[in-house]
Order: sequence, then structure tokens, then C-alpha cells
Amino acid sequence: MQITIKEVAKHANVAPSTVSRVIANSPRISQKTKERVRSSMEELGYHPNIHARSLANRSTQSIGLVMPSAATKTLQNPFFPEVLRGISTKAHQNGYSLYMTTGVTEEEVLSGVIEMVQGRRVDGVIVLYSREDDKVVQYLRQTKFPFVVVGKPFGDASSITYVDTDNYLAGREVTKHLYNLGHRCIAFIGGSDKLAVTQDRRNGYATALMEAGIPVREDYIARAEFMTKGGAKAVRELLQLEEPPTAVVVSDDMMALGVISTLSEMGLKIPEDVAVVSFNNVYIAEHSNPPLTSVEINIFGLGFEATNCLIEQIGDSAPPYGKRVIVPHYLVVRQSCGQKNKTEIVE
Amino acid sequence: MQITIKEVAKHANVAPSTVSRVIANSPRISQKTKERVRSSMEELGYHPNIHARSLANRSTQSIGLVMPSAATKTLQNPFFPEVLRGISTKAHQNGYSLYMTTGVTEEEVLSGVIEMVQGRRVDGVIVLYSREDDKVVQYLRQTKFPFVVVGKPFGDASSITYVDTDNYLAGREVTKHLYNLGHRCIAFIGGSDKLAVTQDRRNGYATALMEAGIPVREDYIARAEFMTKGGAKAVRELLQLEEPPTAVVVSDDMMALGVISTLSEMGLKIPEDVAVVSFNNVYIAEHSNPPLTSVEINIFGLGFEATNCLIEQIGDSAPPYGKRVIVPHYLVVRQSCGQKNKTEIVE
DNA sequence: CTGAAAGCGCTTACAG
DNA sequence: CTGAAAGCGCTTACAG
Repeated sequence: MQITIKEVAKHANVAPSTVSRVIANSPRISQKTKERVRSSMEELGYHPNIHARSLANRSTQSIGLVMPSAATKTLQNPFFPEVLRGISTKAHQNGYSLYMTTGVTEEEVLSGVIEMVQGRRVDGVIVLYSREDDKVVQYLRQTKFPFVVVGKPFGDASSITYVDTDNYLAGREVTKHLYNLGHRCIAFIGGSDKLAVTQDRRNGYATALMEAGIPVREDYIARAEFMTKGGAKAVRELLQLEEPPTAVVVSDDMMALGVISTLSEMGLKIPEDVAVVSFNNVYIAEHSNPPLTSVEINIFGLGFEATNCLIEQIGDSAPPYGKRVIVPHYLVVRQSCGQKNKTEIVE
Repeated sequence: MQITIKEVAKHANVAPSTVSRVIANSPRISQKTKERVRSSMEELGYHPNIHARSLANRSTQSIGLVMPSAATKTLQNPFFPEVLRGISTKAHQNGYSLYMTTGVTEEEVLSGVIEMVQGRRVDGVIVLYSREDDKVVQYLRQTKFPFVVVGKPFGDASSITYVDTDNYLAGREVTKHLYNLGHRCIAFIGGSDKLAVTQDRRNGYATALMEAGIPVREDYIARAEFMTKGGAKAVRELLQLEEPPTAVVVSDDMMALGVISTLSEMGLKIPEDVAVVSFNNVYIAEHSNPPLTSVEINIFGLGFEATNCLIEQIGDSAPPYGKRVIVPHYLVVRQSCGQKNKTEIVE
């Protein structure tokens, strides 16, 4: 069976409580005893039972991860593994493990989160998206459980700690970039309108147009799923307009890939006939044809910072108000929208 | 504080043990009592403490996931999220959650696994790779803890349950496909030689050549990392040979992407100058330029089946010997190696 | 059909 | 500096 603290205690000729203190490296235990106990642990191959510890301790040293409910699709977006990598790195540095729910529908995800929280399975939660009317965030907020959102939360954001890209600014910059290249008919293809990221990027796009004195046309704003197929469909519709756009801001690299494939199939040249610019700069952006001009948003950094904030909250070293961390972005210019120079930092 | 079984018991006017039985839906409790207890749970917002339950129970309802140690890089390969999606789906169907370690180096990963196992944090483990001399598999095997490998294990595979593609066959088919298109100078670019997947695909490649009466040339076999950069470097070397290959079998789509970019940069046409075929058929394969001919290996299915096998083992409904599940594959013909017909099922 | 009690393997005041 | 004891919140033989 399992080696417990009792076996170790007996072997080292001390009380179980002493063994426990050695594990916690309590300063009140003599060096001699510590060494003796440690070598007993080594010899017997002792490893603490995590559940017993968590039960007595009320801490779990693990972090819960909440993906958007349509995990099926989202998991295919390279955003996900990259943000996970950032989370994992920081978590590991601080001795935390990661815990994922496996729900698919919105209700399943919510009940998974409730189970994690009420069941004390995790010490805190990271929500990897921000969507309007999201039950998960509502729930976490009202229970006052430690949590951090990746993306800008809806409602009273001031009480929620979140990590985000300045998507509004990025949307503006990207649109301005196209304008500066001479484009006047610029369309926008976004993902679900319920997502904060879509709204922010679109608003930035609209602002840039207004700043340039170009009216914002409703028929130039398309919605699609956050994957390649969605991008393909959206661009087809745009090109059927009487005055089709000469450039398009796409809210996500994966969608942009779909846009590009579709344009190629239709015999249109990129960037000559239609310029394309998008966001996230996932590694495939570099390998599409033509390579995508995209906003590097440091996805790894988003995950890393989110975890950092969460650990602060768990350790009570966080301020009592919601904190906001903005991770800087920059435009990586490649071939999909007419090249000016290789990698220009905007602003 | 937390609502415990005691509060519920008091509220429903029964003993804690009865509440526990209601949770487990024991048939020995009357319908009336069940209803009363359930409405108390509802009313008080009760959720079982998972650690207390696991401690008393010796079961955790969660599955541990082991990624290759260089998680940093691997996580960028779309293979990972896709296999995770398969695992997650099956796990969710059976009420299991997922637990990930966050180690980066080989030692960290191993100690993470030991902690999961000895600390009874999980009921079983899925190893998401197969590498020669892997300590994790050695450890799991000797502790007789339930585990499943995605990929073909080394050593005495007969005692280990694993889920795999028939990579040897796939390698053979793909090479034969190139041969049938008229190629005689066919190279192979593989990932780390320590990985089972590389070895199997390479052996299949060599067998196909031998079957066709073509000698296997050492200088036609290149090694690289499993990502785009590696592919780029490898192909450059191959093209510097006196008799450069006219076709190349690449062991992974991501590497193939690097190969394709490099060839384009060098002004070579695909498939006219060099034909490229690869494995995994991740979604970007379809959107590269030209679209990649690739072996669809059903990554989702690998994850799904692996989880299935693991759950069998955990529930003791698995046979006492190692079981092998082979998930079928087929070649998806696109433009990167000269098209014959759109989607042909090989064999 | 239900309850009282012991136990799962830890931690942590309380003594000394 | 160390130990005995209670407790974390559940489950599960054992009685009845």
C-alpha cells in the first residue's frame, strides 16, 4: 500500500506531527531531526497524499482553467496552446499544477467550474476568454473566489482582475496601416460579436476610419466563426458587394487563412487585389501564402501574466480591487498587405 | 464557510452517512429520503469536497496527462490540442477531469508524474508521446499504475497498452505514392530519432524503397526538430547534394510547412521541382501553399481511444495484458506532390 | 432502510 | 524542539 506519514514517523523514530513539520520545512525542527526524517522518507519512497493534505490544509496548489464552451472548436486555434504554455510556465515556477474541466456545452462548463470551486479542487481559476453574459464570470464574481480573466470582462470590469491586449488600439493601428498604404475601401471580418476581442478590434477599426474621414459602412462589417471556414464564407459575401473592399482587417489569423485561401481560389491576388491584415501572429501566419501581416500580441505573455495575477490573489498579496494588465503588441509586416518594411513597431 | 455533509444532514433530519448514500445514489435508501436530502442539498448549495471524498474513497475521477518534456515546443504543434480534444471528449463522457503537470525538463516531468501517482492525485495517466529510454514509462510500468501510451512504446511493448497509428505502413504507402508518381530520388526528413513515430515512418519509407528496388541512401535521410524551422534547415542540406531529391517525405506537417517555405524562397516550385508529402493532416495542411498532401491519422481518435483504454484499466475491466489499438489512417492528396485525384483512400 | 463510529492521511493549535 | 490529540469532510463496514 501507500507509504504514509506514520510509517515514516515510525522509521525515523518521531511523531507523525514532526514528519509533517519536516515536510513543511518548519524552522522549529532541529537540523538533525530533519535529516533523519528526510532520509527515512527517501528510503521508504514517501510521497504526501495530496488529498489528505488539501483537506487538512484547505489549499490545493492547483489552478483551474476554463476554456470557452465550444472547446471543440477553440482548441483548434493555436491561441490556446500558446496561452497554455504561458500559464504552464508561470504555474510551474510557483509549484502549481493545472486542472481542466472537460465540459462542452455552456452549462457543462459552468457546472464544471462550480464543482472545481465548491469542491475545493483548485485554489483559483483562469478564464481564457471574455464573452458577454458569461455565467462563469458571474458565478466566480459572486462567490468571491480568486480568478483572472484573459480578455476584457463585461459589466463592472473594475472589480475584476484581467490581462488583455489593447485590442481597440491594435484595431485602430492596423486599419490606419491599410489607410496609409492607400486603401479607402476597408472591410472588417470579426468573430462572434459576443466576444470582447471582436468588439474591441472592430471599434478600433471603426475609429480609425472615422479619424480618416471615411464613413463606416455596415455592409463592410462581416461576422464569422473564429476559424478558417468562417473567414472563407465572410470574404465571399464581401466580394459580392457592388463596391468590394480592397483591403480587409481580419480579427484572427485562422480566419485570415480562410480568407486568403478563398481569395486565391477566386483567382484574386494578395495583396495586389485585396490586402489582408490580421491579429495574433500565430506561428502559421509566417507560413501562409503569402505570409500574413499580423499583430503580435504575445499570447504566451497573456497566459504568463494571468497566472501571475492569480497567484498574487491566492496568496492574498493582491490588492482588493481588480487589476488590469495590458500586454503590449506590435504589427509584424509581411506580404499580405503590401510591404513597406520588414518589422515595424507601431507607436 | 463551506457547506458540508453535516449541514445537509441536519437540514434534512438524517445522519451524515445517509446523505453520503444519497450522493452515491445507493439503492438502499428510500425514495422519500432521497428526495428530502436532495432538496436540502439544493437549498443549501451543497457540493462535495473532492479531497475528502478522494481520501475516503481512494479514487479521484481525474486523469493525468504527460506531455513530452520540451513542452515549450511541442505545445506549438497542433497535434497536441487535437489529441487533447479527443481525450477531453471521452473523459467528459465518463465524468473524468484532466490534470496536467507543468514540468519543463525531463526530470521535472518525471517528478511531476511521480507526485501525481504517489500523491494519488489521479486514477491513471496518459503519456502523449513515445521516446526511447523514457523514464516516465519505465516508472509507470514498475509501479503498475494504470497508464496508456499514445504511440508505440519501446522495450517490452506487449505488457503496455497503447494507441497508435500504423506509422510503418503509412510511411510505406506515402513513399510508394511518390514512386507511383514517377519519383526515384526520394528523401526523408524526420524528427528526433528517439521518437517511435520517427523511426516507424522512416522504416516504412526505407521498406518502400527496397520494395521498389531503390537503394536507401544515408544522405537522403535527414533529421530535424518537429517544427517548421527544423524542416527548413533539413531541406537546405538535401538540396546541396550532388543529386538532390525530387521528392521528400516529411515526418510531420509542421516541418513540411518549413520545407515548403524554404523551397519557395529558393525559387523552387512545388510539386514540379520538388514534391512534398507529410503526416498528421493538421488543419493548416489544407491552407499552406500549395496545400499539403498528408496522411490523415485521426489525432482526435488517438486521444479518444487512449482515454477509453485508460478508463477500462482504471475500472479493472481491462485485460491483464497490454492491449494495442491501431487507429486507421488514409492519404489525403492535395497539391504538394502532384495530384492524381482528390481524396484517395489507400488500401 | 438508517445511524453511530472508525478511518482515509494529513495539519495545526495546544502543551510541555 | 517535539508529541498527543483534534479535526479537515467524506465513505463504509457493522449494527439494528
